[in-house]
Amino acid sequence: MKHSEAAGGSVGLDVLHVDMDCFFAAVEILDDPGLTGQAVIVGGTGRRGVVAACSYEARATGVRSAMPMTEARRRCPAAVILAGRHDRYGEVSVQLHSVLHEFTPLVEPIALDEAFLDVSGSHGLFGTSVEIGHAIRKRVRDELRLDCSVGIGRSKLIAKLASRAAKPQATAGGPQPGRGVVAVGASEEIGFLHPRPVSDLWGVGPRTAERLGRYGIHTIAELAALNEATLCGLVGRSVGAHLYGLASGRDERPVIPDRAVKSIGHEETFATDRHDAAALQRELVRLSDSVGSRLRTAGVVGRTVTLKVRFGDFTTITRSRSSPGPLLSASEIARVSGSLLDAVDVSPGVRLIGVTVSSLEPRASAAGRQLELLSIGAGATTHGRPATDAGPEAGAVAKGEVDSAVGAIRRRYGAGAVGPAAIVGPKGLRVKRAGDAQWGPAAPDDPHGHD
DNA sequence: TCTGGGGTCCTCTCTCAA
DNA sequence: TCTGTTGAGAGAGGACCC
Repeated sequence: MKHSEAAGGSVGLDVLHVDMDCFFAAVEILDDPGLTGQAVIVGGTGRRGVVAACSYEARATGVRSAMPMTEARRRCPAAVILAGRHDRYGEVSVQLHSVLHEFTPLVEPIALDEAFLDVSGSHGLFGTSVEIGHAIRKRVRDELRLDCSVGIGRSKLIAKLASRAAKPQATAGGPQPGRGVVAVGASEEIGFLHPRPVSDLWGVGPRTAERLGRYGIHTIAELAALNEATLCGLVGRSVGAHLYGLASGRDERPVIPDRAVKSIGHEETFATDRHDAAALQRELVRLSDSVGSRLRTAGVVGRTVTLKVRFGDFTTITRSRSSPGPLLSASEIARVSGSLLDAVDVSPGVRLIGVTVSSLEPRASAAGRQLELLSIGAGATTHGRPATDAGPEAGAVAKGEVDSAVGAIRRRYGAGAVGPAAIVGPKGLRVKRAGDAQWGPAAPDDPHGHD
């Protein structure tokens, strides 16, 4: 199929999707040029790890993202397998997004390596959308020394699929370069969209694809041929209406630059199943400590704590509790999640445990409200602070202040400098940091690992 | 001895109050 | 007073995205 680059100048063709090629693997190769041309796999190195990203050389052997690492090792025994460095990818991601922001303020980050751009206001300065796409690729290559692909369309769906079409291909004969920039004009959309599998549509995962397949629907054209009511009957009203619009080329979702975060959580899979409730409680303290720290950094507090437990047989349960007021400290999050865990029978063996806080609001307004409550309820404050006998809310605020102090010490002396006594191990504090064990527990000899 | 982590959104069920 | 209806909100689970 041929899609005209000139289409990038047509009216309304203003959504760009920028996607780095093999991002994590490419950063590893950038930092260690000796890996160039080799099959590189980044992911969880332990028995329960998965593939996060891989080079095109590894893809040629059938390795894919999200594949269990054991399977990836089987398919590509010669691969160089790396645990990944979340902090480093974050640094490069900041550079990438700063380049993108030079072309438009309307940048919607999707992941570390991916973003949508609305360039409707940028043509005067930078030219057509296709010219902007090429300019972004050049800037990224010059400044980051990495490659990206750019898709252009009237909507996010088309731009996303176009960037995929622009990517290099992994073939048995080695990586084949992609087109780099692909634009799909309005008149080409249906021809571009309809031959593709339904799983290319945003919102069709393995389950929905399998369900549609049972009714003989495999391509977007077959989906578009249904009437909307029939589709809603198959997959539900909301999803059905959404998919029907997408299959007909309708996708009104705008590019949203500042999306508010709605929940913050951490979960971790253990290298071996845990049966000991006390040990799981200690893990909860560690995860809660990390969640509390991230909430503070984000300047928000939450009201709802959700505990997630996955058992050895992969069955997963969640238990949540909402408190009437904001949870201001990590110890409160640990207390609530711990009480939720008390009601769960962990004897079958727990594979994964997680803590998430939701119903978020800005910290300043929540703390302000809490102090107002205190001054009404307890009648006394000292220099705007609660008096020491002001009741349980005062305790919550005091714990919030302890968390602030902990945050300041960690910024100065490192994450392991201070923390709850419950998470002290033989090697010091076992502080959970964002990105730790991101793709599963590390192998026992991995320096990033812990257990 | 297959199956991560961090999220968002949707649906269903239950409870409670009007 | 009792029963049925309705809507909101919370909780739980599932599907999906990267």
